[in-house]
Order: sequence, then structure tokens, then C-alpha cells
Amino acid sequence: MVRQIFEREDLIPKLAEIFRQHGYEGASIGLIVAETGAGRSSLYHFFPGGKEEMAAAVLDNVALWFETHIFTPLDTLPEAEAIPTMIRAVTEYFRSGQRICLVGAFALDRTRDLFAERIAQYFDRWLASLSGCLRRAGLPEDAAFARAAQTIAAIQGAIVLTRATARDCLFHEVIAQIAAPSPQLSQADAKDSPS
Amino acid sequence: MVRQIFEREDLIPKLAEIFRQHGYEGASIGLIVAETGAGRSSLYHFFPGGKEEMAAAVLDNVALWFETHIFTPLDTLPEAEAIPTMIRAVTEYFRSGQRICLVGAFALDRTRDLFAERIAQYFDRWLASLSGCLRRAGLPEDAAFARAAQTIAAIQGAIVLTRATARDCLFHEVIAQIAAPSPQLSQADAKDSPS
DNA sequence: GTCTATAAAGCGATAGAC
DNA sequence: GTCTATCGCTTTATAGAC
Repeated sequence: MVRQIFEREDLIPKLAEIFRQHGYEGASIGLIVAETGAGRSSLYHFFPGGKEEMAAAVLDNVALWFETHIFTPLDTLPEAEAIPTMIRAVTEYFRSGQRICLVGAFALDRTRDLFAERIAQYFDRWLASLSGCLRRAGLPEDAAFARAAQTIAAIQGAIVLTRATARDCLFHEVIAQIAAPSPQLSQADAKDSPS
Repeated sequence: MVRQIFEREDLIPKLAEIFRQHGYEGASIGLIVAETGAGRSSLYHFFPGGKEEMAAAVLDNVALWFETHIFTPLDTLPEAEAIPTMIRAVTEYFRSGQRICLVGAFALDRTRDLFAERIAQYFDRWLASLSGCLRRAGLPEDAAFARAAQTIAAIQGAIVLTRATARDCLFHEVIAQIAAPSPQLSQADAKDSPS
């Protein structure tokens, strides 16, 4: 086994993928050693706090990625571009639902208690940026927040549905509908409910 | 510590709650012994296959509950009642998003591979019942399936969002919007897009 | 059907050499 | 910064008495 020399920053994406695939509890140090190719001592050298520090670093790294590629565009791009940009970015990032959202997954069991602030911060930031964007697009505040929640829930739920059924067409099915909100539904209405 | 005499069926709801709170990997036998109050040997007596058999039994029990309280009503109730009935049932069952969906949570990590058939079956059954109901309500087949996927994703995503932010108002916010589908959105359209 | 005791492996984390 | 070796504890699972 050839052992390389690592930098902390190079380890984080590998750690992220391991936590994504196995969950926090399922990602044992032994597994992490095997999958990263890094030695036990190297890992504890870079992350003296052990597994918890590794996961925290991963969550911070995820938050930074979303800040750059999702939240800031939502805050600054013209409304017409912002949401399609977000849809494209999350579709690629989550690999059409075959790659999970680590933050969402950590939220579901006791792991949440370890990283509660980071997890809440991630979703609150997303909700704020998206509803701000919808607000600028002309929706009243209540409706903007409601649709932001609906949209983020749709993305998270689409991941669950896709992973559960192993069919990523379901991801695209759900995502397609959030990209095309009420205006499109009026067409269905025109056909189905003439009243 | 007073030790009771258990029956297998009485253990299953307790096991379900433990798996929900800790995840499959996080739910150790020691924890299960402590939380159920059952002895180690009793557990292996009822579930010779160990933890995997416990989780399988829990998943079967969940599937049965949904069959009775969600899927069969969707298949048999008049369309106007079926979906509000489902909304009420899932809102109570998932405690407004503070209690997770075990099947959805298991789908997110490697645990999925252990129970892949049961997990896929649960969501496929839900999708089939709900889209059948929407079909009877007058939606064309494609639209019915798409809205079924959207609705189930919304429920799953609402749970993630609620657990992540510890605010169950988000659950109700998301659920309220699926309870009011195209017919109601046409009202919004009447206001917002006179074209 | 439940008890106590224990085997055998895996766990997170550390020590000390280089 | 990485190595090997190991500590102390927890894990799943089983054995045998009652």
C-alpha cells in the first residue's frame, strides 16, 4: 500500500463522500482510513478532535460551497436567472438525487444534536436567500417564504425519493415542477376545470 | 430494574422509535436493551437474525400501518376526501415533522442496500395509490404521477426541513401548499396573471 | 422466555519512534 | 507528517443455567 502525503483540504471532499455514503455513525475511523488512503495518525494530526471535527469541517466546506454557488447567486442575480441557476446547480451537485444532501441527512437522527447550529444555519440561509429572491420577483413576503420552503422541501424530498426508488427520473419530475410554478398550472386548469 | 415479559409485537413500536431517533447504525443492541427494557437474550429470542431482523420487522410494521391508514383510503375513498385524509394522517403520524420517516431515512445511506426492496416498495406503493387517486380526480396520467411524486417529495422534504430547523411551522407551511393544488392556484392566477 | 457471563471483533483515540 | 503498536471501551452475538 503506497502511502501519500496529504493536506487537510484534500481530505475534506473524500471525508464528505464517505459521510454521505455511510452516515455519521456508519463512517468508522477504520473505514475512513481505508477509503481515504490516509494513515490513522495523519487523520488525527489534521483533525485532533477526531470524527466530530472531521464532520464539522465537512459541513463548513459544504456551507462554503453553497454560499458561493447557490446563496450568493440567489442574492445578486436578476430574478429571472437566479432560480434556474439554482436548479441547475443543485441538480448537478446532488447528481440528480443519487448523491444525498449531507446536511439534510444529518438532520434526521441524533447526529443533528452534534451539529444543530450548522444544520439550522444552512437551511435558514437557503430559506432567506431564496425567499428574498422571490420577493424581488414580485411575490408578497408570506408567499415568497412559503414558496421558498416548498422549493427547498421539494429538493430534499426529491433526493429521498430518488435514493429510495433508485430512479433519478423522479428527481427530475419533482424538480421540473418547482421550476415551473403557478403559471404552468393555469394551463392544466384551462383544460380540466372550465368552471 | 424490574424485568417484564415481552411479546414480539409489543417490542416493534419501541424498536421503531429507537431506529427513528438513532438511525440504523446508531441503534446499538446495548441501547436497544436499555431503551426497551427487554433483556439481550429476549431480543435475540424474538429476532434471531439480530438487528437486521429487528429493522426488517419494523419496516414491515410501518408498511402495514401505511397500507391501512394511507394507501387503502387513497384507493377507495372518494377523491375529495382521500387527499385531505392522507394529509391529516401523515401530519399526525410524523408529528408535524418532528418524527422522521424511517423508510426515507434508511434510504439515504448504506442502510438502503440492506432493505432496498422494502424501501422501494413503500414509495412505489405510495406513488401508485396517490397517482391513481389523482387520476380518478380527473388529472391525465402523466400529470397525476407528477403531482403524486411532488406531493410525496414535499412530505419527505418537509420532515427534513422541520428536523433541521426545529420549527414545525415549516412542516405546516409546506403541507398547506400541497393540500391546495391546481384548483386553488387558479384563484391565485385569477389575481396575479389576468392573461 | 429470561437470566448472567463471555467470546471475538470493531470502535475511537493515543503513544512514541522516525 | 506518517509510521506501527496498542489501550480501553463498545460492539454483535452466543453459551449454558434456570
